[in-house]
Parts: sequence; structure tokens; C-alpha cells
Amino acid sequence: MKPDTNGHLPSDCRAISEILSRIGDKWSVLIVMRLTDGPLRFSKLRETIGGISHKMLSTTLRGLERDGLVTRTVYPTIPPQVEYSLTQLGHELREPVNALGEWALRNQGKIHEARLRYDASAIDAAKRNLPKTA
Amino acid sequence: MKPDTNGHLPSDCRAISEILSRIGDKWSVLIVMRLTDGPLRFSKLRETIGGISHKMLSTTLRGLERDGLVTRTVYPTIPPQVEYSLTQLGHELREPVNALGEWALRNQGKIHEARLRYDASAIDAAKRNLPKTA
DNA sequence: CAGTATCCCAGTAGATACTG
DNA sequence: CAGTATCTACTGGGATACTG
Repeated sequence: MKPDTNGHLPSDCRAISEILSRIGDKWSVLIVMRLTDGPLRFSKLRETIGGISHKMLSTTLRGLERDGLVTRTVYPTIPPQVEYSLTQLGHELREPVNALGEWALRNQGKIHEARLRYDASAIDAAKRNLPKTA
Repeated sequence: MKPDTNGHLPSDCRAISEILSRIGDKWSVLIVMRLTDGPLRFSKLRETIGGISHKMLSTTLRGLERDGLVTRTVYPTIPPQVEYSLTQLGHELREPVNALGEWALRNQGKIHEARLRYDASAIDAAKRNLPKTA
């Protein structure tokens, strides 16, 4: 296999792709970020992340736990208490994710402008195709 | 709004989440990586990325173009030729994506192990619940 | 060659209700 | 409180066929 200009093999792209499909879903990153400052209980986690359903929080947490990014601790009290916290691996993940986040923050304006431009020209194109309707 | 330990606001998390949902799909990153070394034509792009359907390549490229990450250039030859290349923004995106990729590469072993552990204990738990069946 | 449109299946996520 | 199960709606993505 021939490395590209960055010394990356094609197979590396697959690895990137794989990890992205793992954390690229709607909630994983949000959960990891929320656990940055310390452990949180299920319900607290759900509060602080707006808009996540009971089911999705449960499902996503199990996925993160399975991949060793999050630890689940059950306190056998009544009513039961369950705490979630980041593992070492989970904490380490935050670094590249933050890098991506900073890129996003830095460039969200440009992306927004690009979209406006694109959508505007798409409308123009549509008008050229449908000059007389309405 | 209160910054977390990294000086990030909760709204930043949304921005991260948003960009991730943009590039976190199955193909975007793969396409960006393939365009690293220079422009490629539609069919060439499709060849080098294994397994992508005609439709998805088209759809994903349009999305990347809309966000200003990719440029589409049409050469009015017969048969028509269309070249895709990264914009400046597209090239800049590669940096944080590579960082994530390197994290993925570095830790894929750990993740794999964590999964094996998790799955093994899940099976054990299942066995405890179903001791006599089969 | 490049791209769009249509059809269709499968996986995903929400709402709701129930259990330990 | 934490979590699972079910049912349903929506969407993503593949196959195919057609157009500039």
C-alpha cells in the first residue's frame, strides 16, 4: 500500500471512518463532554443534555461503556443510583474532539456563508429551469 | 453560561456536535481524505473509495460542496468531465480529522479489548439468567 | 461520463408503558 | 431512579433506470 502525502495508508482512512461512526452519532460527543467535569447520574446527565430521550441516553451510554470510554457504577441504594464517569481513554478522546470542535467554532461562519451562497445559486438555477411557473 | 474546565461553553458542544453530524456520516471523511493529493473525477473517486454507491457519492459530494469543503469543476467536453477538489477550508479540515484518526489508530487495540471484555461479561450475565435453557 | 429520479428495504430514534 | 420492551415513524442508503 502506498502512503499518501501525510504518510497515511488507505487502511488508516477506514480506521478514521470507523471511529467517526462510533462517536459521530448525535449524542456520544455531547455525553463525553458533559462528563468532563466529573461523574453524573443518569437523570442529571439527561437534564443537562437537552432533548435526548430516555432510550437514546441508555443506548448511547451502553455503547460508550462497551468501548471502554465510560464507566458505569451502581450504588445499591433505594432508590438505586447509577453514576457514569469517563475512563482514562474517555478523557483522552476529548483532546482530538476538542481540536475538531475548535475547527468547527473557527469555521462555522464560513460554512454558513458557503451554504447561503450554494442555496442561493441553487434557487437561481431552479428559476432558470422554471421561468414561467407561478 | 458557565465554561467547563476547558473554557468551553455548552453551546460549543452543540457546534462540535453539529460539525460531527456533518462529517460523521459514512463517506464524507473518506472522500476528503481521497482528495488530499489532488483533484479527482467522479468515476475515479468512486473507484478508489471501495463500496460507495453512485447515489451516495453524488449526494455526499453535493453536501461537501454546499458547505464549501469541495469544489466542483465541469469541463464541457464530450463525454463530460467533472473534477472535484478540496477547497482551502477542506484542506484545513484534514488537520483535526487526522488528529482524531491518529487517536483512533493509537487506541483501536484498547477499544477492541474493551469490547471483548464487555461482550464476554454480557454473555456471562445472560448465562446466569438462563442457566437451564439449551 | 456524470448525475438525477424512483422504488424499496432496513436500521434508527421517538413515545409510551412496564419492571427491578 | 434507572432501565428495558414494544410499537411506530422516519430516514439513509442500495439497486435500478433514465437524462444531459
